[in-house]
Amino acid sequence: MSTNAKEAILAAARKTAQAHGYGGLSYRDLAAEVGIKAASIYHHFASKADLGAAVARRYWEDTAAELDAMLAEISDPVRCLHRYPDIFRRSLEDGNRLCLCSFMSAEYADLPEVVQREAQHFAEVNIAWLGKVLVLAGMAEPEGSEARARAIFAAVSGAQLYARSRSDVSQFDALIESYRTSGLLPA
Amino acid sequence: MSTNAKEAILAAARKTAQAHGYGGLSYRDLAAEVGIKAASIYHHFASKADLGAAVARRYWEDTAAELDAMLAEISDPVRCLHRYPDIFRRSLEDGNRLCLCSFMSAEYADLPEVVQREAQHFAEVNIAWLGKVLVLAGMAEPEGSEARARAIFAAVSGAQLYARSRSDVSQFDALIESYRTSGLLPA
DNA sequence: ATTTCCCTACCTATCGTTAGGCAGGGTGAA
DNA sequence: TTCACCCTGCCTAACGATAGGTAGGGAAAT
Repeated sequence: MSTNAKEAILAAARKTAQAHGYGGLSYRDLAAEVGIKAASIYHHFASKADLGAAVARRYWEDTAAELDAMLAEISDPVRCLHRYPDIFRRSLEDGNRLCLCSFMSAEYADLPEVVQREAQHFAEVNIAWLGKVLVLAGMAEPEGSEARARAIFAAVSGAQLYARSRSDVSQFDALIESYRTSGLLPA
Repeated sequence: MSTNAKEAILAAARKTAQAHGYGGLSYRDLAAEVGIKAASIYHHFASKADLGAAVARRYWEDTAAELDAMLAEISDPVRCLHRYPDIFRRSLEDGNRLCLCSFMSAEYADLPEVVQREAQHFAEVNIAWLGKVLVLAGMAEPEGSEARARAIFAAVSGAQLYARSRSDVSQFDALIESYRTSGLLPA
């Protein structure tokens, strides 16, 4: 655990934050999970704000890489759009967890600025990717693609939030299906 | 403040919870806002869980009354649907606050059961009303109206969450407009 | 006389954070 | 080769602040 302690902290903090938010992050619990003492975390992160920002940054970095990999693997943009909600679905399957960005959007008023910025960047990454893929799929003109991408991102976030409050992944699936029926997402 | 202390606590707690969540509710802060001492709150609410549940219950009761009043006043169901997002918009205008139910959905894992139930009921009230109005507007068959209502509720919640993370009500307006363009909401 | 409403004073638990130290490895000078 | 020095990574112990909650009493209203 020595050289990987920092990574272990980041991973544990991400999982906790997706279930209990930034406010739910506790140095003592986090340290216990990693196998060190609370004070030792300060060797890797200068403050809770720094830790939170690092977790959020890593979160959107990983998501950006995942989205790019998906587009590279599945060349068909329509199929990419079809698979997009799976990213949110996976969080629900993994212990009924929420998107970190959604949780931090709720906690927004109590977040240090550095954390706010990184959380916002997750949304920007998603919207930029969706906008690009929408144009590739011929489903939007370049001018209107970002607005449409934002709508999809917000709606999928809302679906995840609702499904979490029911502890029921099938509610998420049903909502995504409704989005397709109504025309927000490609059928 | 004597006879109205309970109501004053409920009102203050609601405002705080919409900005900082159930976890952000503090007996000391709440009492200071109302003009009494923290321990005195226990005369009105047996525990924080009880207070949270009472706040959430009052929240959906008020919303249910507001929705019914809207439908009674504006007989046209299509215009009702058009005005529905305004309820969420108003929270954002009032100090960038979130729907209590959305905040509690994020906090779901850390909520006492009584609070969970009341928070869920808010969604049920909204979905039932939307389903009814969708049928009245001829926009859905009775069988599929609830699924469509849920989709609208989740999407509008997501739009509010996104707009909050940007502290920008116009982002909410733009998202609602996108929902109309894409067909999720009536144009 | 009893209930209502609020008080002071205090409890225990947990929070992020700090001070200071200890063991081990790497490095440069003698 | 050996010794002094510093960095890394972690530790123990404690800090002040804040959390929800409790015990018991005072004063006013019924």
